[in-house]
Amino acid sequence: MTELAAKYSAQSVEDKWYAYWLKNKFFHSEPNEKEPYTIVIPPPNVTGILHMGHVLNNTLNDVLIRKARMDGKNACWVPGTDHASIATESKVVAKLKAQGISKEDIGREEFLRHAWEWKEEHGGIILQQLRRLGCSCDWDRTRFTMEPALSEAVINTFVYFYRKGWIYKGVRMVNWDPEALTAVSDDEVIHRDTKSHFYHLKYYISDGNGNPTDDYLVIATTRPETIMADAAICVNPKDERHFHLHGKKVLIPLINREIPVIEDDYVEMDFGTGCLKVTPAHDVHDYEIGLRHNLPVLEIIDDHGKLNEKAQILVGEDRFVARKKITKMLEESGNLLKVEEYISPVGYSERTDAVIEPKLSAQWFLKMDKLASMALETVESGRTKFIPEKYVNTYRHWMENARDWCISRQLWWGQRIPAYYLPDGSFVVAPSAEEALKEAQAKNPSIKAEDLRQDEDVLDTWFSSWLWPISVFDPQMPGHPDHTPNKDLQYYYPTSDLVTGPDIIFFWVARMIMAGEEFMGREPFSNVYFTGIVRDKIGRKMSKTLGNSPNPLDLIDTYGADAVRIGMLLCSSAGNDIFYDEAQIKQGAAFCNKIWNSYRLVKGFTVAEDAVQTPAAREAVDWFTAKLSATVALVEDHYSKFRISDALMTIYKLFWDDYCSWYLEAIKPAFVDGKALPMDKATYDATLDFFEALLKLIHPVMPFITEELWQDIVPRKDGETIMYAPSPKAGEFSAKTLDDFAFAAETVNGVRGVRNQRNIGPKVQLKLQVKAASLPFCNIVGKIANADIEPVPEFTSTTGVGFMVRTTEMFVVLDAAGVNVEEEIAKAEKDLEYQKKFLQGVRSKLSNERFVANAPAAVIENERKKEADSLSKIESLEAKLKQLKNN
RNA sequence: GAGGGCUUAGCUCAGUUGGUUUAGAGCGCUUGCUUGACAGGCAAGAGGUCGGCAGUUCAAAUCUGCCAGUCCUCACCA
Repeated sequence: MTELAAKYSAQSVEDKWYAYWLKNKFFHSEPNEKEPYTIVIPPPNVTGILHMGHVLNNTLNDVLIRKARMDGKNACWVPGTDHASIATESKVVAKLKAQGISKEDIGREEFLRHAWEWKEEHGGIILQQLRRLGCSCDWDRTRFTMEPALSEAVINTFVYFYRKGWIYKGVRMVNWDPEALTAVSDDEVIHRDTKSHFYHLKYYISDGNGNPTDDYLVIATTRPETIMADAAICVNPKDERHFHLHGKKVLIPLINREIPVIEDDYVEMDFGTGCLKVTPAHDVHDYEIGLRHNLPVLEIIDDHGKLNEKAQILVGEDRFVARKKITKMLEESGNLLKVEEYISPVGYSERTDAVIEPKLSAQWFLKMDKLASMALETVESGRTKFIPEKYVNTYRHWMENARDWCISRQLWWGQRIPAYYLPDGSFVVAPSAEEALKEAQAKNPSIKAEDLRQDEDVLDTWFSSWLWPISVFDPQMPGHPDHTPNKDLQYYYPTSDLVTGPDIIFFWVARMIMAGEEFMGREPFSNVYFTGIVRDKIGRKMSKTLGNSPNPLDLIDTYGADAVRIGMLLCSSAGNDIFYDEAQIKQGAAFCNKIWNSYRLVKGFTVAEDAVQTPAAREAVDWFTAKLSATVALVEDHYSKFRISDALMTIYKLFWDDYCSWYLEAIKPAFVDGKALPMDKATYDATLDFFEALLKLIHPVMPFITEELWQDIVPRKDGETIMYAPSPKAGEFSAKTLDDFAFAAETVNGVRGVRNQRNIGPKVQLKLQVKAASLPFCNIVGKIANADIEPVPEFTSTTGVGFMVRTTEMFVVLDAAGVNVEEEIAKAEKDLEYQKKFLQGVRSKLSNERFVANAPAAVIENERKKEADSLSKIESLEAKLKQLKNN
């Protein structure tokens, strides 16, 4: 780099260094004698594309991994993707549909061939995009949840839990998505208040022979199309209004089927009419009532949400069409008493937005009780820490109320359940068809391979991703707790930190903890850092439909990856939602430019062997040495507590304010005859050392620009990188040095204030009298404030502007013309008034006996110092006023 | 309905077991600077009775209770 442009342009720099890092395999990790630092990526959907949430999450991951690397640890970040069965399958189905193909037509094998094709074509784009962001993943370790080895792990896990007796097949009410034709978990159902109607229907009481009497009861329902499936009418046993109904039978309207009136506490007396129609096949609660009362279950809605022949009427109609039609029929038959407008919560499928149909279905379940209590202990004991801690509450609530996990999905894209049915309807569970056959033959020796039929369903995607921290290292481990972990697993497990969103605490985090405890006997990670959700400026979730989500790659093109990274992180504290604003990225870009230009300045310095270090430069080097140490210590503290944005802001200010605005200004050589004087070598070397330390500090967040400049400070050999440069360490430093400098800086600010107030340009040299024996860092003050510093016992001039730094009086000497006495008096009076009030406050505290008796000595001491300082200020203000008024 | 979180400057947030906090930062805003690295810059400045009320304490942004607003999770009332 010979010429440096006045503006930093990221494009030319980023691709170059990423290629260099890859070429040198800097991201790759193998077990060695060093301490491991491990992160497994939250695997994005294989068909996903990068959005702002990924940017936030992966930048955080990369910051942690790069920091660990520079701290001397063996850092390993394992990347990969998730097969995401529902999301991927629905994309493939949509693609085939566009070609006029339905998945049922082509069958399982053919469909899967299309799906794999799609995966090869579109899959893993997101991993390429992560490279643009600068993520230092160990790409040689890239995994996919449905690659053969990991699928095998999933199957083994299933067999393991089945043999343990924790997996069972059960008929359960599931949330059926009639569009995706699959059961979805409770967690994938979104309840939304929806406008509907409350239909009040008359059910005539039967005379006992299936004929209606004149007497009737009224039920209120939102789903009149399900009356044909009614199994009973239920009333509260305490409800006096319905005592006369006990033991009676009523007739279902239109079809006149007789059903009993039963009594159950479940029915609220003051809701609706107090009479509930019980439809066990199509409502969760009704199903449970049905179980209690041994009611028959009659399913009248098919998988597509259409009425079947058991409904007797409206057969083949869609449930919503049927609702309209039956309303009319009920009206005509005189059974419809009234219709009310009604808003009720309705469940929608997260994927297809179809209204969920409660449906009885044979599903596979994994018992949660033991796993959940184990996983709760992991977090409550602190073996895994949550950041922020508040999510422990959420976690506990879930773990204590965990229901058995429905692990089967009616999909094809995923690991197929290894259950094989015999012709007699019984089944065996085995890791392969061959073993299944053996087991089946043990039951019945005449069974042949072609007699066995494998379960059609696949496993929930989370049933593979919960193994992720184990299976990425050793896929043989899950399902085989007796297996000796391979070298990788032994070395990298448990992983160090996990960065993810709080929305998947239960889906993923909790289940990984369960699997970790079950198969490894310990937690899968030490810390879980929860990010917030990235929202737009006005707080809306980012979504495709709203179009409020910027494309991260466009942002990277415009501002550079470093700018995007630091822009996202500066405003994101753990667990809080991020309100994204492009202004933050611009701030990041401005910071890149600032770093770039500070380097241009430093690079432009010339050095002369015989040049002598100026006193200001000497002071500046001493001060910045201390400042750097103090800041490194602070940054380390922030990192250790996962206060990432605080750590970054601290470095940001160190670079911009302390290094650029103070340090560089203090050492900048003077100009003589339009040329900068050369600098002494000691200052120059120190300046470069500081710059390098700053680059290293900020490198984890801004990897590209720091590599670019680090490579230029001195010529580096091929294979050298800032990535492995050791993090700056905090040395000893004197707090007094820092405090003295702060005092000096306040002095400079005071002079600047006078300049501003009086409109005196920075090039006008001023004279500053200081009522003290000496002024710390007076050469820096003199240089930056452009003033002659004169320590004096008493001010010698009567014209000028005074100010105070803490308790020291200072005076900028001006000629009379530059001074507005009235203004000075007004200002002094205002200060005086404030000080007197302040003193009063302090004194009332000190005169409070109970305060003096109870407060710790240090606090009292501090109050006394405040009192003394205030008194001294009042004294000098009064003197000043007197003098001003006398003139 | 049950549980939990949040509420501090115009915006986004710190404030680390109550006491150097006379409440801070970044951005934004106002004013002045074409200062030999940077106008993506430099300097100065304005902005808050810490959501409200009550309590505990010598001392409350910080602890407790109630209220209001807001968000999330779980369950969903036929």
